Amino acid sequence: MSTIDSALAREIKQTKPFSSVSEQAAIGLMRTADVIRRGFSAVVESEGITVQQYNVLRILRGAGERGLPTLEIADRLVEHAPGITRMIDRLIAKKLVVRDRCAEDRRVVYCAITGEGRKVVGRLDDPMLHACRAALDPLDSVEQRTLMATLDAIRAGQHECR
Amino acid sequence: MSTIDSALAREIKQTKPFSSVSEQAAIGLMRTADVIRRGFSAVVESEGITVQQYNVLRILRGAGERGLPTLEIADRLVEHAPGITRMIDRLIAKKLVVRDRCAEDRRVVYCAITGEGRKVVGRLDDPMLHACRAALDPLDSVEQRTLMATLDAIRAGQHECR
DNA sequence: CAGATAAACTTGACATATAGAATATTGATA
DNA sequence: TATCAATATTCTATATGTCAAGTTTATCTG
Repeated sequence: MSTIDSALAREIKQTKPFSSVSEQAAIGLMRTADVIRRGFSAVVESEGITVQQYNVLRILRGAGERGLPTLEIADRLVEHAPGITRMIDRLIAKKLVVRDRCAEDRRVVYCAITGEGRKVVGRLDDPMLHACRAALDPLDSVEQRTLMATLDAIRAGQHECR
Repeated sequence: MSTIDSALAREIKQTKPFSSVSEQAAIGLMRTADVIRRGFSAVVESEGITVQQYNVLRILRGAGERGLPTLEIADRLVEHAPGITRMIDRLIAKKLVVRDRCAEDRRVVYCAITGEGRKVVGRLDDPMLHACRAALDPLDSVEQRTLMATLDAIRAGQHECR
């Protein structure tokens, strides 16, 4: 047992031991994600955007020329609608995204990435890829795939419960 | 390859494939952490606190009677000082924590959990444990331990780089 | 011992995040 | 046509994140 809880337990200097393996794993998951997010954050801030904004730009770059309806973006980010609206506002203020009301269904607003937006994401492609690799460098290829499968399984399980 | 990227790729409906396994794993890690955090958030909000506030209360409960210096808490949460000060402010407003200036070194302020704070955390113990178990339910015991070790390895690697 | 320096917070200012409720606006349907 | 549903935005409130500057108290140095 000692090797299992030593790293995490020492890291957060918890006096009481964790009461269960699931608890350790769940907390370790969030802490690890935070560490990685921090690293990504340092990368994208060189272009003056946040990780979430970067994710939106990536999604919009991956979408067609026309872009995507606002709520489609929210869905893909597992984000609530009011939040996405304001995030798009900020990206528009930075001229990285444009809004375009749909002619066929005028309730819908398409959000699309601009040329400048593409440039910003483009400049981040290499650094971000490098950051990903650096973060997962301690794992070999097999371990990385195992990790991915494990994470997929967890998320799939969550969906069922909902 | 198909089984590996199918879940995540479908989930975020990305048109372009991920350019690397590391990228998939890193993004999957953050998304999974978000999902779990959301679950935790739903649990702790029944007591009117956030996940971070819950973490602070847990840390203080695990500490001695006297509590901990403010910056000690910040260290353990990998949080910046100004943030922790204000978070403690909010916990004090809710009467879950008290501050106490140290007599030996009057620069230091000890923060300790109150009886009411203990009650709040206590009421969350079972639900949180249940949430952890539910989140990691898709994994068997061996997989959970493997996951923990993998996460530890990633975090250990990050520390070296810094 | 005086003065400089450092430690441990705290405060202020400002951008962003997050969640809920209410409000258009528009399309679809009975 | 009246009503309901879908799409998005606005409003409100709280919480975080960050940076810079200030406060109080210890410690160190000459």
